[in-house]
Amino acid sequence: MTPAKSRSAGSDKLMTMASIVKAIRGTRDLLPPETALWNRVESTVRAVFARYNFGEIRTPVLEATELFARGVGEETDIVSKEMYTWEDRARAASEKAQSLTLRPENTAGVVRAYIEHKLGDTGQLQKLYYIGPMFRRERPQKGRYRQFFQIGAEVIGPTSSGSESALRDAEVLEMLATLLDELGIPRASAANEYKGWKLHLNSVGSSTDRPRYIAALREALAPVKDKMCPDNQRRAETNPLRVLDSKDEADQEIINALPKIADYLDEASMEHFAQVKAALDACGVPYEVNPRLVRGLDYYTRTTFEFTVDLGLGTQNALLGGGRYDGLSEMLGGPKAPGIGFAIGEDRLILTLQALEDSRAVAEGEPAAAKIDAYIAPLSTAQNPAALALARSLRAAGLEVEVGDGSFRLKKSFENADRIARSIVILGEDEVAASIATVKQFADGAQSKVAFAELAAALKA
RNA sequence: GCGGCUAUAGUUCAGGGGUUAGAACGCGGGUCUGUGGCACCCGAUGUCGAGGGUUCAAAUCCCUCUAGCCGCCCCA
Repeated sequence: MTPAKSRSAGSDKLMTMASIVKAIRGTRDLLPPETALWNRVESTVRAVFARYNFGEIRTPVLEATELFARGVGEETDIVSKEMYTWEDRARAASEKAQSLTLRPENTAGVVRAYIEHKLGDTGQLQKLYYIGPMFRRERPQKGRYRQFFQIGAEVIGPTSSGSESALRDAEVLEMLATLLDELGIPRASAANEYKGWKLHLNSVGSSTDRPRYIAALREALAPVKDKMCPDNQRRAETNPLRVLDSKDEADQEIINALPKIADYLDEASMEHFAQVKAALDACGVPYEVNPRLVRGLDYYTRTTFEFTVDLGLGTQNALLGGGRYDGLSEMLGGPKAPGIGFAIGEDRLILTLQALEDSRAVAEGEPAAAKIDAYIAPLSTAQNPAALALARSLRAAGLEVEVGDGSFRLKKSFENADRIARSIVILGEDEVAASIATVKQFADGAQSKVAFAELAAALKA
């Protein structure tokens, strides 16, 4: 430490030290131990998805801007004001300047890959999942970041592969219910004051139903829209569907009197929706039909859904959302390839699990953190090499091991060890000479001498 | 993009114009030289978010910026 701690010493430091570089707004570092939870979530996801025969797809984070303009929709908020987009200048005469975008979602990217690799020509139904970062330039708040992670899956293929079947919609929804169950998120019920997940389901109709409905909605809104709040007046013009999920109290009466999408579904769409519900009933997946559930992306047709949860997310209570997109492939210049998919907000899923863990900790007291198998404490630096070598052999045997340092006082080694490990392995001059370690178990305080050769087995017990 | 609240030690937070900025936990040392957890004692914590202004004097009051949180918008 510098002896002088005066103000001038501080400003000297100021002059020589560059200002620190910080993570940019809306992005964040994930650190241990939190990352352990992320890994747990991701391995549960991979295990569950694998049981449903999904395979992983990894697409670039960077795509042509046009992909989202055509796929997600030029007029959506995501595309019109939230994308990170820039011109990639041409570097050679032969190269064309191109507008690039950091992906704000990944369904368009997956469908682009489906088309580009002619996956439809296999004739097989494609079941693909992804886990990765997405980017949207929004005002950050709890559960909403500029770089955020989505876990998503898509079922897509030619009609002959069964991609249009209601069975697929139900399978995807049932898989999501299973995933949330396995992650330990309760289902909303009276018993837990509806603090759990809830599936909201709707059908927005086919690509011909939807325009008919929107026209009817516009017509119904025209005479009444002046009585609504400014936001809804604007929506009535730009995107009448959005009026439906307005929370404005005063407007609810008007909204409830608007035409219902269900009355504008053609027979095929109605039958499809009925089949989805029947299959969910057969699987015991609870849902609530919400005729006012509309989604913000242009590509959705027929089945749309959202899972909400009343835990730890504040106002961002949508945990995941998705739906069917029977015309997306064609919008992107591909063959007819109906599909259905979803995206889970992984950050929100983590927040939910943390909130759940917190309330459990309050109810049941802090659970003991998982401890590693052993902490090796060399008594002086002379034993450091032997300590590291011993750790190597224990780790090779599959044990989780931390090594202290010979410069630590034994008291400190004990404190460190007790905090993180089930046993401490003491290595002094005598132990190294005889290849026999002194082992103490913290659970019962039992201490014994164990030959190095038997140590791994003894520590496992 | 709009509005509100907040920013002090590694962490959680007190202090709201006046010597040298505090507590708890954590960290380092000691009582205790190869046996910890408890207790007691000592110690270091820090550009008081950044920049500017008011004042004899600013962590404290004012302005701007940045970031976080809460709402709106929107979505995952």
